[in-house]
Amino acid sequence: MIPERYSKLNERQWEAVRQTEGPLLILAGAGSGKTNVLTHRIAYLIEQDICAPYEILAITFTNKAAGEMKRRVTDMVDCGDAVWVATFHSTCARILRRHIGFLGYETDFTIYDSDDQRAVVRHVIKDLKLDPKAYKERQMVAFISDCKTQGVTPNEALRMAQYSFQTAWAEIYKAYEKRLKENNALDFDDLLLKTVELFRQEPDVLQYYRRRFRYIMVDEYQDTNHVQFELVELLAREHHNLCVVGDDDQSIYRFRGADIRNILDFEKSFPEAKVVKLEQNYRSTTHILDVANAVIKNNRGRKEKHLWSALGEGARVSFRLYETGQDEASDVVRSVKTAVLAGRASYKDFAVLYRTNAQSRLFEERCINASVPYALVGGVNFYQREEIKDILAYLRTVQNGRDDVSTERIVNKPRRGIGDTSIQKMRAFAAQKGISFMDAVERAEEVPGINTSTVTRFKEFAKLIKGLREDAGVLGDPEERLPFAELVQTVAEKTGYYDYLDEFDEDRRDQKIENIDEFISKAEEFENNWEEDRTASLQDFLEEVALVADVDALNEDDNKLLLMTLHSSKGLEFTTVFLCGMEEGLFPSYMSMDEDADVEEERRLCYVGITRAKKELHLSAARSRMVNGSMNYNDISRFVREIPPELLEQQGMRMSASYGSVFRKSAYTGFGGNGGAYGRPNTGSSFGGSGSYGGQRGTSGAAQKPAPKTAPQKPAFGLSFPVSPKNVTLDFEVGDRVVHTKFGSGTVTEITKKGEDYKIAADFDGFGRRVILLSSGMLKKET
DNA sequence: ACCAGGCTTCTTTTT
DNA sequence: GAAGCCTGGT
Repeated sequence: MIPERYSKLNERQWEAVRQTEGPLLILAGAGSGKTNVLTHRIAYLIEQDICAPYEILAITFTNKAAGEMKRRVTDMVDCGDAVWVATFHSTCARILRRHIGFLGYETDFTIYDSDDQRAVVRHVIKDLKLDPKAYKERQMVAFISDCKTQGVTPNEALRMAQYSFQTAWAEIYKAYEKRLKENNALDFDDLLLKTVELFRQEPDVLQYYRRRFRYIMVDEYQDTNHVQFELVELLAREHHNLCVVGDDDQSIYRFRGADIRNILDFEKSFPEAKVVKLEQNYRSTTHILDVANAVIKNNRGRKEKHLWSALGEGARVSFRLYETGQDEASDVVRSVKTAVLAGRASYKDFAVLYRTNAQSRLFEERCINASVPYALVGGVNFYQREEIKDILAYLRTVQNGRDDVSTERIVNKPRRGIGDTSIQKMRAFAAQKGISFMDAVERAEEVPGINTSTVTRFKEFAKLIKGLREDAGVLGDPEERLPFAELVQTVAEKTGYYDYLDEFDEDRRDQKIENIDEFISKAEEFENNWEEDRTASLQDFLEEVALVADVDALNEDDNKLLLMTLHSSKGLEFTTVFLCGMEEGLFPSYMSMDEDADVEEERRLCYVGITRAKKELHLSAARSRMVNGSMNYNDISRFVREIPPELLEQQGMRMSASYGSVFRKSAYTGFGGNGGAYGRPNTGSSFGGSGSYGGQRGTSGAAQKPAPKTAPQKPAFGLSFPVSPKNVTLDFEVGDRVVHTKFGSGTVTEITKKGEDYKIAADFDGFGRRVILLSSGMLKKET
């Protein structure tokens, strides 16, 4: 007996639901109802008594997706909440909380975010007496992450090292690992890696989870990395009931180690795999899909598909070119407001998507100015804000006394007269005794060369932490702990944090207090939503905080204009989408313009953005834009040019009249004439019209290749080589007459060095003072 | 121990 | 155009 609801599925969807046994790859195009298929499939497994709810594991990428799926399953079947629906990271955290003892960690391990990782790297570089200038924290963190996602251990990295700097990197990696272990901490990658390690090392544990998870489903499979593949493969090896859902065209996390081959080679990894393609799109109108297809077809190495929609042609996709980034922002906000005031739509129907978070500022400013309610999604994660991290550092120290990163963060914050020198001494003492920083603090009087008043201060601090441990139920009866909301409040009070905030100017102080208040209400919310049959512990709370991102909190009911990056928009849909900043150097990012594989990822990102739109899509670009404090003049994005002109409605060309001639000469050839804008994309600088803007790409001119990379199978070391100095030569000085491709002739008034580059200020006849980056290639000596 | 002021560097995207 | 780092002064 098949419930009625399944008859609403289309033929392919129904096939995917019914195919419960063995490996199954569902290639789900954008908007093809994959979440629907997954939830129905789970319901089907349960309703048809194929398995029990708790035998199903469904893995998603965001907590939001997990919550949504769980909700829908629960609505459909009884006991739906017994299905294990979670992200990779929280799945692993849950498993590790139970069994990590096998790997020599305590179960109250701390989860480090990228800030914490950087702090560890900073220490490690110092300990190894390496030059901090030569080893950038971010780069090292990225390197370590690359190694981990590819399963390269520190010793393997050491063995693979060919150059001395690579040896140093591997040493940093090794010391970093040691440090994390000492701190009883795991980073994001570790959550996955250690779980795989655990399964490899403890066959009984693996066996338990294999038996338990008889049916496994993985959403967004195109964004899984190698370790995630291993994890899933380990779990599914025995029963083979593995269903993965994904769209290779929407793989946008390569930079974070996602390996698109996981999905492309699924049939090789699981030879008996069945494949179902979902190609009917239920989201967008035909015009929007046509544009999406026109862009994505420029990528090579993708699975061919024919996305179609029965929703009619709909409105045409528009493209507008603005003079400046400000113009773009004001006009977008203005048109949203106009539509809302005219009663044609409400704010929540609109989303503004952009490539980089920095772009949000302009839109925020305009929204505030025009009193348009907006919600900024993502950006600086709430839990990464300074005051929140401080309070968290207290809580983490309370929970896990071995977490030195957290302890050192707060030992003198608010200031309690413990300076760097004392901290150094304490650290040395801890290292010598082989104990944690917190344990060392408790034995402050033993530290050599420390004065008595400092000892007292350390002791005071130790007492403070001890008191908080009791409040938190870490010491004493866990059932007696304060509610989390009160606990957070207590931390802020007892530590003197509120008083410390008074030192800030009023605006900032109020902002910080507001954030702490929000933290308190989040804590309360967590407590109220706790559903397990045991009481939540501080550890549970800290874990939630570590693994929950901002996007997850997105509330669809708020009637607000949404601002977010393209990455954050994945999985969402909006009636009207503004895709802004369609400029070479910005989108695709100049960081991604050197290699085909990188450009293809940007193109997929563009595809994701386009396919978010249900009814209307507006693309836009600005001719000039402030980036890093200086003006950039960017060409129109190649992605716009890949769209056949007849699919695009060009509106307005606002404020561009005076530059008409410049357009026709270069950037603008993509429209109208369209002389060979497609064909092979990504062939370096040959792209784009007449080429008079040839070398222009915001920062670097030519010859800026990283050290040799070996594609496609990149070893970890290939991923993050330092970039060689930019090839720019200064060939004029103050007072020289110069010609700018756009502003014409002028006189140089000032030259300032900017990293490897130079900022040239010049007075242009008719345009006045402008500052141009030498590397833009737009400035030449007048002949 | 702490702060102010100047310098540099940076910026892609995030679970 | 911000945030982090260093330096030198109190």
